[in-house]
Amino acid sequence: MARNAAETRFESQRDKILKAAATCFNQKGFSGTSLKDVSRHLGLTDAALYYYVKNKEELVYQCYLRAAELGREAMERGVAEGANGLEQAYLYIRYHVEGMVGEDGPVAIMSEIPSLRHKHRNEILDVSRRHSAAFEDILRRGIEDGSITPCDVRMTGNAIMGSINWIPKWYHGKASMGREICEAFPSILTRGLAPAK
Amino acid sequence: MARNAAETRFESQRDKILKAAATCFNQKGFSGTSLKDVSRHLGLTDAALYYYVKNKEELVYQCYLRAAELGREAMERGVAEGANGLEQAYLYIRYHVEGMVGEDGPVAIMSEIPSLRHKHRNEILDVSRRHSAAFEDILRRGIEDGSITPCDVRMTGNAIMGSINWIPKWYHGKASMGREICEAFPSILTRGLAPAK
DNA sequence: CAAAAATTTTAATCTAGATTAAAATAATGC
DNA sequence: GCATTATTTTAATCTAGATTAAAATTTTTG
Repeated sequence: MARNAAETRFESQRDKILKAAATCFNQKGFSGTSLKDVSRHLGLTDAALYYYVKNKEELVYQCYLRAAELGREAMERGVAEGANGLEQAYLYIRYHVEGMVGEDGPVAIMSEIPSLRHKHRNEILDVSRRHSAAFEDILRRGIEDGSITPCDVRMTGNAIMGSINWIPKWYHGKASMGREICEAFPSILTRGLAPAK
Repeated sequence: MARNAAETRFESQRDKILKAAATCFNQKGFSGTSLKDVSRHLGLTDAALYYYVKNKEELVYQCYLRAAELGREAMERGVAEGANGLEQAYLYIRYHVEGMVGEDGPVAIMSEIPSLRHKHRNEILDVSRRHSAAFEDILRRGIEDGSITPCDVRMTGNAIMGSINWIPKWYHGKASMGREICEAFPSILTRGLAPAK
């Protein structure tokens, strides 16, 4: 049976589609990109996409899930490997950014959640909130263990997430800049967290 | 002649329209918001908007111009009033954020520049680049005068701008949170700039 | 290689939403 | 209050783009 091989092929093609879609969505938004835009990236016809996703909304939804998963994994690794709050924050940011500009990217900016269907919207909002909450937990942990200076965790979280979320708006795949981002962002975003000596 | 009174009324209505449009665009993107969405915010019909702008593209363009102007003014004031680079950065951020969450807001996120017509796109890109460049100048000035620790100015600028640009995505007009943002953001975003003592 | 399954395309349909012109209503100056 | 100008609505038109079904093509398997 071709089941296994077919699935591999299917999955790989689907993944390419999600990446192409993410690229388009980041550039022109959900409603602004036509399925033709996405399919053109792959040398396909717009109708072909329907073999992989039920409809356009499903396509964004999948993109957002993919993006969320990348963030979640980065967070998990950061928390597991960091010895204190500050280190966890640093590592999370580093892993997340590396994922975004590396092989797994581009990742869709979750900027049009309101365009999702009720059910999907709630699901993504939920994942999104959990992600923010997890980062705020890191900050609180850091404040407690003394590695992070006391601050408004909600606002600090929003500020850092905003920086990260915005990256795909100005980074367009140039490898050298990708390296620069990975190099600079983790320290830029955490330098302000450490207590003044 | 009613010219003057009429202009006042016209301008004021037009301004309301731009704010309503900004709200909608920030939520669902350029193509995702219909003119009906915008007009509904004002108790008008979609057709009425055409009395104020030539077409939908013109509407976003005006929103973006308005947003750019707010940022430009904040930058100008910050540079004029700050005694050194760090202070200028702090003040710019403060003024910009205050503008965004205050009376002059909401301000449109310039997230769909590619949807603009050639001419408008270039114009907005230009303004946008100048804004970034001006902020990088502040950073360089600060590094030179010793108020800011040496850093990758391009990336640091991107990080800080990203934070600011993302605000309208999660801030939805709640006054108390507006105050919290003004309170927290300027210091959060500049704390990492000062040299370690 | 031939049959079956997987993938893609062609060719329609269908709809939301932008745009416009003409008519209706409201505001203003005299 | 009347005439003029400003503003808004009603009622069409027009188009891009999502979606679908059927046909064509490619890939896989035995």
